[in-house]
Amino acid sequence: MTSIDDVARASGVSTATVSRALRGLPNVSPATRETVLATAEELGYVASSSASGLATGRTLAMGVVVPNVSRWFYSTVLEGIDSELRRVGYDTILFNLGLKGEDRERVFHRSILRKRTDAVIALCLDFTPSEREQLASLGHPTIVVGGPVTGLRHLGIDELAVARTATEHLIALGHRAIGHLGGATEHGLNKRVPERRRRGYELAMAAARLAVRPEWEESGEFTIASGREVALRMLRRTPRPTALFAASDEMAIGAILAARELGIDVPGELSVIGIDDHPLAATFGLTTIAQDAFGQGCLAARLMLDELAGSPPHAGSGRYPTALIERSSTSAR
Amino acid sequence: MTSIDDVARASGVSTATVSRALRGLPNVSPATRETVLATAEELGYVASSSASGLATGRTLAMGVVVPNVSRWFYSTVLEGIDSELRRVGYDTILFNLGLKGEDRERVFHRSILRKRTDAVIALCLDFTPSEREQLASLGHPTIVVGGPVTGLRHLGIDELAVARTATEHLIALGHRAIGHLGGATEHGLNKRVPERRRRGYELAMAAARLAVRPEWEESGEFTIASGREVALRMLRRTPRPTALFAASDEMAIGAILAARELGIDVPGELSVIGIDDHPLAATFGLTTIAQDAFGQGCLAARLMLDELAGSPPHAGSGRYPTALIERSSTSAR
DNA sequence: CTGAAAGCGCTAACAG
DNA sequence: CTGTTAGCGCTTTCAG
Repeated sequence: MTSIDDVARASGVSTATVSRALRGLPNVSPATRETVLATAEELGYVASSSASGLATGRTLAMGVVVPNVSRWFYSTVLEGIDSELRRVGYDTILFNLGLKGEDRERVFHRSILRKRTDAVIALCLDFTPSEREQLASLGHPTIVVGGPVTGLRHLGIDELAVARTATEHLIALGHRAIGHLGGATEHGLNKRVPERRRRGYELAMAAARLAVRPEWEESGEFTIASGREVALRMLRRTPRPTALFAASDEMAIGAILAARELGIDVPGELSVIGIDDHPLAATFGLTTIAQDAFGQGCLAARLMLDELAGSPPHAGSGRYPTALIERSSTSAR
Repeated sequence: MTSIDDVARASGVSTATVSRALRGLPNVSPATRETVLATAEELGYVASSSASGLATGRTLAMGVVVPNVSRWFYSTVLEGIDSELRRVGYDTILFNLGLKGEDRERVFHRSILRKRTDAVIALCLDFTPSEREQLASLGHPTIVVGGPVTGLRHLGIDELAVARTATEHLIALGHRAIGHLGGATEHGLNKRVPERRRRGYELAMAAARLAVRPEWEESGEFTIASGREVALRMLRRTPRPTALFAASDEMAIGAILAARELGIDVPGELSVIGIDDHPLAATFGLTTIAQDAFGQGCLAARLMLDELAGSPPHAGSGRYPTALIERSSTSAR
């Protein structure tokens, strides 16, 4: 492998100059810089990240902790993060905890702390106190994207408000019998997200003096399959709600599928609203509250990068905007 | 940050001994090892990956190049890779090219070559000659998971055989009017996968002396939305096929949705078969040829790891097994 | 504007 | 079994 010395020798300057020239630092004459750049290119030289990492104390890598990478939200945030990092030459180191969470200890105790990353972004996880502490004591910038986590800075949408807006939309359409398809607590994910969405629903219902019927509240996983299953159960009961607020688009799509199977017309007999604006939402004509997962990833990365660059840490938690998108799954009662 | 010297000093031995003890190397007395382990733990010591990387020439990180992380196949293979790597303390460095491919140059020219990884796994990509060359000249183990790529070792299912099996299954059920929902060439993905699946279909049809009607062959993206759209178009034509082989489960699910919308009974009036065994396949009762993406990821990682450990490179390309799973979307004609 | 030299923290012979 | 001693390849003062 060609090293900085090779480049120095080949271009007739010192390694210090090569280093400066290649990194675009000042105090290098244009001529010299050009020569160095050219020979580096010619020799196919690439700096060793280990060596420069050792010398600078910077790894130029960001750790991203995810519960999994197969759900829309996580994969999309991850793509946002990576695109932002890539742009400035930072690498993304993935720490996939796995839904089962078996790898958690390994991740928290060894790898992240392996001083491999300059900062860490965690997606919507539910940390144990010890994990939280480990993260906090890492000594480098950290942020959680998604649900709020006690003791850690976070960035995300206003879960409560979003759920409320969704429910209020149904109410405004004249619905009074409104059910909720909520998220159950899944291991390793953030409990607070489904909780707050449910709470937002309840608040909106209470504010409109509408009864929340226990048999119209169901919990499942944030997936199409689970949404369908749970909706099937709820929609078979009599009386059934005329509208459904699902805690995620995937669940909402599941509900639409369930309704179709039961011969219930959407939105004629049942209005459905979700949260996310999942790529499939349009296909199903789903009305939803859109959240920009990719953008949230970009922003989180940006924040970490700025902080690493010396900006004072943005205190407190960031709120990311959302938008109601009306499609054909909701209609006036 | 506490360094190896701190641990050495605190436990009253040399740094060399600490290094040996911590890495589980021989030639350390049990007593010494225990002391060192204890003080390291107490001090919260974690070796600097930059330093050890520089000293050993090993980064303990694997590069994974993906076109995106939102499609089932990629995210699942990625999870497989990460789980295998995590187990042995290797890190996953993600290189997301982005569907648009704008980041490609950056990735290929800078980051991967940034000597940050010990090996590279690329998922089903379509490389330019120059990229292929860069990969090959990296000097470290490389493998492609998914479609075959000229000049690079690869691991994946037998695309041709799978497509053939799927088509033959429909033929065996008595279908003669069989359409194909194929994948179009999407930028940055591997062209050869949809091509081979189509070819397998054509071969199976030819072998059964069945006509392949151009109006029963459509191409789209490997997504539910696209599958639905394309199927809608095909199924509206008269005469329409009695069975459909879709190049992926997502397309197949799209076709099922399209059929439902058109009031065409599946499998009564239309049989549908896909490839993948996507998590949603069961929900839609989709008959499919299952491929184990997670397992392919694990295997690819294992191969790279073995090679890094000194095993002679497994020559040639690996074939991963598949299995026909019959559900309720196909029936005899 | 450029070069010399001292590390960054760890590993790997080589002695002992 | 353990310690000493060179580096690994780069960055960064500090001189010049």
